[in-house]
Amino acid sequence: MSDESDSITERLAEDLRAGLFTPGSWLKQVDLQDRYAVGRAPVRKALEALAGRRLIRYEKNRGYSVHPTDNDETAQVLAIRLAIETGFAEEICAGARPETIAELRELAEQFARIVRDGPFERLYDTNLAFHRKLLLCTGNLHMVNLVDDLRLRTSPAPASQWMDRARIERSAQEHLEMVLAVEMDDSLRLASLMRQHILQKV
Amino acid sequence: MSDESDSITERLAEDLRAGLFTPGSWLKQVDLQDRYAVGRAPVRKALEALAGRRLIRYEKNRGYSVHPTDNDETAQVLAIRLAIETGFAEEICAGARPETIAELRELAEQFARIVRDGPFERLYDTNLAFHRKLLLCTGNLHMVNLVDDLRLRTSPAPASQWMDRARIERSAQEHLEMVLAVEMDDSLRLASLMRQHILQKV
DNA sequence: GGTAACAAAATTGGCACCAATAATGTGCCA
DNA sequence: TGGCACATTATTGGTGCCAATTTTGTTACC
Repeated sequence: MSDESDSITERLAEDLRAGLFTPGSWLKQVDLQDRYAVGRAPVRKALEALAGRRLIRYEKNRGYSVHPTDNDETAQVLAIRLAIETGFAEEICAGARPETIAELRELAEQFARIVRDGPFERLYDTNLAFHRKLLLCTGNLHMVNLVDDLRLRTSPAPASQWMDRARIERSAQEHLEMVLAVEMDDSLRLASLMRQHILQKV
Repeated sequence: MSDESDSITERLAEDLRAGLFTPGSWLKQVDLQDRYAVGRAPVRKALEALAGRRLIRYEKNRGYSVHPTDNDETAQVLAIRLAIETGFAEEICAGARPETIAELRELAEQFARIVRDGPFERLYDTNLAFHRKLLLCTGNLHMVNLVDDLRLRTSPAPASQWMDRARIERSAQEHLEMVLAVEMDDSLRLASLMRQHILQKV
């Protein structure tokens, strides 16, 4: 039997992101071992790993809990993302090769297509893929992984963000403009676009 | 008996920072349970937490290992720190109250004193305290904690950084200049100082 | 001597149980 | 009824043991 704790960690993180757990509630180990059909040891390992990544909270002798939807906290994490992503705008432009730009444009257009005719459950994934590839232009994989974690900390309830159709369409438009900025090597414009793109979700 | 796994995590992290483990080596659970005089479960918990924070590496069925001294990796993590810290320069200046500036100056002077007449083992701590307080002016505790972790990822061998006396003295000087920049609300100068302060350690 | 196959040891992963702590319920009394 | 002490339950923390996997050592063979 292969190591199951890692897959459990991923599944739990994904369920956290999807907002399947009510904010502030306790992640009881027996519930999780029941839900994912594993033993308690893998559950504990997954919880500790996610706590280390600050995706969940931990209190001694009380357990692990889902972050409550704290506007102040999400604003702070968003500020971190803002500093990192805009701070790397220059490196993105410097490291973007033509074929990467083409792939970015394809992802941006794919996102726009999904905004038009669905399937809407793919919106989050393609959006994530676009931003990952954009940041990957820097070649800094550690930064990309870190931003991924920060994103998981800011969007515990994606529904509220993606509900508004006008915002989604504006996001799609901004994606395309970002590609243009990268193509023209205009890092200041890219940073500006990223800024408003990140902050619009508050 | 109170929960010992947390203290173990801290102790292990501190020993990691101090460079007590040779880079690339395996952190065998029996060795650690022997070293810290605890059971294997707390050790496992600490390892998993540190792996979640990316302070150590994990491989399935092989265990946890110390990061090898990879110049490329440390450069990437340093780039992240640079983006974050300089990105918050404005908020630092905006959020610094007079008494906080006084405390910052005191810490900077304390650092300079230690540079002159020791005890040199306190250099790292006071340097850390200065930078923590500086970043804390933003009120963004999540950012401060994150930068702390990033710092742990960049300086696995502090000796090599602090050996050079000329550099240490320049650091002390830069600390004082940073306080001045904050006092004058000159966020651009502060960002510039932070930039060279961080990059000088490469 | 070098290499491959095999055996032995070392190491991690997981499970079942018990201890310690926190949460909950219950009865008593004013 | 409301609150407090106490017992009960629920939940987490830790230990010992065993299984699975990897690593190391050994022997046979060329």
